[in-house]
Amino acid sequence: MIKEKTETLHTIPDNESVDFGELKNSLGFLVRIAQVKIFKEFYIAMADTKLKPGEFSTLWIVGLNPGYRQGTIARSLNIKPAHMTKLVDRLVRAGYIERVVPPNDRRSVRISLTIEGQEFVNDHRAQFINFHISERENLSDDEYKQFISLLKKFNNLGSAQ
Amino acid sequence: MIKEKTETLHTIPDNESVDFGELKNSLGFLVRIAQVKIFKEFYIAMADTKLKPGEFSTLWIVGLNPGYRQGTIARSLNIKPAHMTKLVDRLVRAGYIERVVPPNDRRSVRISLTIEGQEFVNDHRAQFINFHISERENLSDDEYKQFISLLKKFNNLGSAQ
DNA sequence: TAAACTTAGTTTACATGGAAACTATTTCCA
DNA sequence: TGGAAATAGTTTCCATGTAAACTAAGTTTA
Repeated sequence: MIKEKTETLHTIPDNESVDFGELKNSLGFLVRIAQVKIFKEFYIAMADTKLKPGEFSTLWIVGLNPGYRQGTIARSLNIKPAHMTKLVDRLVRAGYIERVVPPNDRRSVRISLTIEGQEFVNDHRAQFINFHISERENLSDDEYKQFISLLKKFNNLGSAQ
Repeated sequence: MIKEKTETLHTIPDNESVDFGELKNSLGFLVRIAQVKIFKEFYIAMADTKLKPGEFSTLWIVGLNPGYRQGTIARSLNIKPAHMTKLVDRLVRAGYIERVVPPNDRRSVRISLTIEGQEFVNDHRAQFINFHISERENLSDDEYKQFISLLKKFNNLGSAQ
C-alpha cells in the first residue's frame, strides 16, 4: 500500500538521503561495504555446504597443499592461530580434515583432506567458481579484471602470483 | 584423535610458498585481505582517538546529518540496529553524541553531536583525510581513482552520489 | 474506536574471532 | 650438557556483532 507523502512537520529531514561527505570516497568504507555484499552472496550461493568463507577457503587451500603445517595455512589466509585451531577443529569434526603430528617435529601439526574432504571439494569446485563469476555483477569483464588487478596491487600480491 | 605417523613426512614441503589456485583471483579473498590491511592502518593512524572505524564513521556522518534517526544512520553505514544501539551507547558515554526522542514520533531516536563531539570531529578531520591518503600506498593517483570508482560501481553506489 | 499490523529501537542470548597466557617441543650456545 | 630462547599450537578470557524476542509507539482498517 503506497501512501501519499503529505509532508509532516519535521523541521529535521530524515529521508534516506544521507550526506556522506568524504566518507563516500573512503577506501575503508567502500571495501567494507563490498565485503558485506560478497559475504552475503557467498552465504546464498554456498548455503548447502553449511560452511563459512574462511572454512571453505581453508579446505580449498589444504586440498592444494596437503600436509602443510596448520600455521602456514593460517598465515597464508590471514587467519590468526587461535582462530585457526577452532576452525580446523570444526573441519575435523565435520570429517573433512585430518591432523597429523609428524615424529620429526612434534610441536607442529600437518593437515590434509580426508577422502570425504577431497570429495567435498571436488563436488563443490564448480559451485565455488560460479560464485566468483556471479560476484562480478555490475562490472564488465574488463572492469572486473582491472578490479582484481588493483586489489592485488593494493595488497602487495604481485599479479605474477 | 591426533595420529602419530611413523612414515616420514619431511618429504612434504612446508616453506611459505602456498598454492592458492583459483583463490588468488577470488574477489572475496582479495577484498578481505584489503579490509584487514586497511583496518590495521586505521588503528595505527587514529590510535589516539581510541575509536574503531565504525565509531569514527558514525561521528562523521552524524556531524554531517545532525538530528537524523539512529536507524537511518545505521542503514546508511550498513550497521545492524542491535549493534548501532551499543555503538551509540558508547559514543553517548564518551560524551560525543546525544539522543533525543522527538514528541511527534516517540518510537524514534534522533541523534546529534554534542559540542564536545563537534570539536572532536573538527580536531580529527585532517587526520582522517590524511589516513585516506596514506591508504593509497602501492597505487598511483590514477590507479587509486580507478580503484575507488570500481568499488563504487561494484557497490551500486553511483559516482554521482 | 478497537484490533491488527507496522515501525523503531532495545534486550537477551549466543557465536565469532583475537590477545595473552600456557603447554610442549626443539634449537641455540655457553 | 643444561638452561635460555624460540617455535607451534591450544586454552582461556574477553570484546564485538548478530538474530530473535521483546517493548513501546504509531498507523491502518473494518
